[in-house]
Amino acid sequence: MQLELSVDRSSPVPLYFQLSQQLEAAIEHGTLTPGSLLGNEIELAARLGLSRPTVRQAIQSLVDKGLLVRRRGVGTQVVHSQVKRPLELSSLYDDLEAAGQRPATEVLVNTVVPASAEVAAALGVAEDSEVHRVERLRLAHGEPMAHLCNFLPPGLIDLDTGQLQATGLYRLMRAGGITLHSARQSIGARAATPEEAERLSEAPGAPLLTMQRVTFDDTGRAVEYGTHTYRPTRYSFEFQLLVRT
Amino acid sequence: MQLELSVDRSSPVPLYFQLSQQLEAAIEHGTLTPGSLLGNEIELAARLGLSRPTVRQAIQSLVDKGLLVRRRGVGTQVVHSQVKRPLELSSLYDDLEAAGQRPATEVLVNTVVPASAEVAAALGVAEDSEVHRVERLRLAHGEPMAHLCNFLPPGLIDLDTGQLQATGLYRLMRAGGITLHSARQSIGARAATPEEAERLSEAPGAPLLTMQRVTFDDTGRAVEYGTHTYRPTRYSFEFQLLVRT
DNA sequence: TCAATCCGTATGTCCGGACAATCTGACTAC
DNA sequence: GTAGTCAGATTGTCCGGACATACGGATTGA
Repeated sequence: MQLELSVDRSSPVPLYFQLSQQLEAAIEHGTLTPGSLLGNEIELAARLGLSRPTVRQAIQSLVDKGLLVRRRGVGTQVVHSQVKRPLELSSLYDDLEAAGQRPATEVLVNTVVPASAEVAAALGVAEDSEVHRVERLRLAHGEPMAHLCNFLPPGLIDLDTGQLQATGLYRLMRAGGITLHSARQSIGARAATPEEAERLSEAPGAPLLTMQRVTFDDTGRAVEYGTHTYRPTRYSFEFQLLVRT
Repeated sequence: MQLELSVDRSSPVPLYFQLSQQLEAAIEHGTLTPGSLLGNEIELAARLGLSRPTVRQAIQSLVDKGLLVRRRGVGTQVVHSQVKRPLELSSLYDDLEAAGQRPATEVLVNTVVPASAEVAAALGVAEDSEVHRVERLRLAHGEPMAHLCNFLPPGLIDLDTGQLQATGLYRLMRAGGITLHSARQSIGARAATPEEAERLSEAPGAPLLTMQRVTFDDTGRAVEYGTHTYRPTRYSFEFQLLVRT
């Protein structure tokens, strides 16, 4: 069976991208079965009327995503796996929404405060300079799921409480023209203090999952620092890692 | 100031790789300061006697690593950041060793057992078929730090208890010719059961950090399934994420 | 029968060029 | 003075080709 592939040269979408998307869809859809060979690049290029570098670029992007494996002298084949999606810099809100959990947000605090030493260090601003402080309770199905405390440098975006309740922080930042690039995360656990327990409807001393994160944009600026606590009975971090080669 | 770059055409090391390594070293070393422009690709190629695609390939690999940012019409610049290294598929043993913690391992169990439904599903083998089971206690500075329970499909590598005590499982697998490729992880927290507490010198009910992981090799085969528990006072997961674009 | 060698095949690396898209900054027109 | 326009610079995309390198199987030799 031959895979149906075609490219539209009149489209502004790059040819290699058109191809990689079609291949990815075919893999996702099961048309390209795990372990099957993709056919050699030269012939594939000829069939599509493309050059080999263009085809290689398309294939390479899928190799980077972990969907394909190249073997010199053998060919390119579809990875076997239950592999889904590699770890992205995800937002809790999007994660919940994707899981069909109907997330809701209760904004507890939305104000401007002087930066503590810890916050100043994380965001790379002067101590006691003004930063935004946002504290939110994230609910799913009406049940509290996480307590989110975030700090943002001033002048980045305007934090409207209404918008914060309707969507996630990352989405607001992206909409504000910020290109998220990387983040430094730390995930741990500890026992809930009485206040934390109260907020999350847990018993004092119950285990909590904690996450701290500093997010950087594409210029390397810190754009957000957050301290989150999650109810481990309701949430865990799930992700797919790829080996850097 | 001009950056000193050169390539050795007689070396078997690919030219683009030589270049990317030199650039990475310059960034690491601070010779290329954050925010500085890299100079345009054409001129850089001419200076090195390389073609533009080769230079682009070198630059692209650093962009993928998050060290550089390209801007059309502007140029390529070094990212500002406190960015260190993106998340790798790391082994606890290597992590501890890199942190100077002198890890030690106590092998509690090293045997072959029939696969439970959970293990069979994770490894993609038949239920009740034989799998290796390894249970270890990981110590740092003589203090218990984590309890590691792993399952491996049969015939992959031979698990020598002595070797398991001297090094980490991932290192053994790599040494056994297995190319680790990706892993699916889940990180959560829960209260310690009396047995877990005993093993890790914690109080019953104390919070524990838990991690489950299925690791795949480059053909998509599952090569390891593990259930780990960590003492959150001694260990947390730290990593750097890059946004997939 | 088994091992070493050869060869076809496919990817890996590299070249030189062409044109398009986009950003910045300066110039111009209102 | 402000906004729109234009030009230069730089990366993005794409082409067609060349040779190197590694894998696997078939052939050959012991």
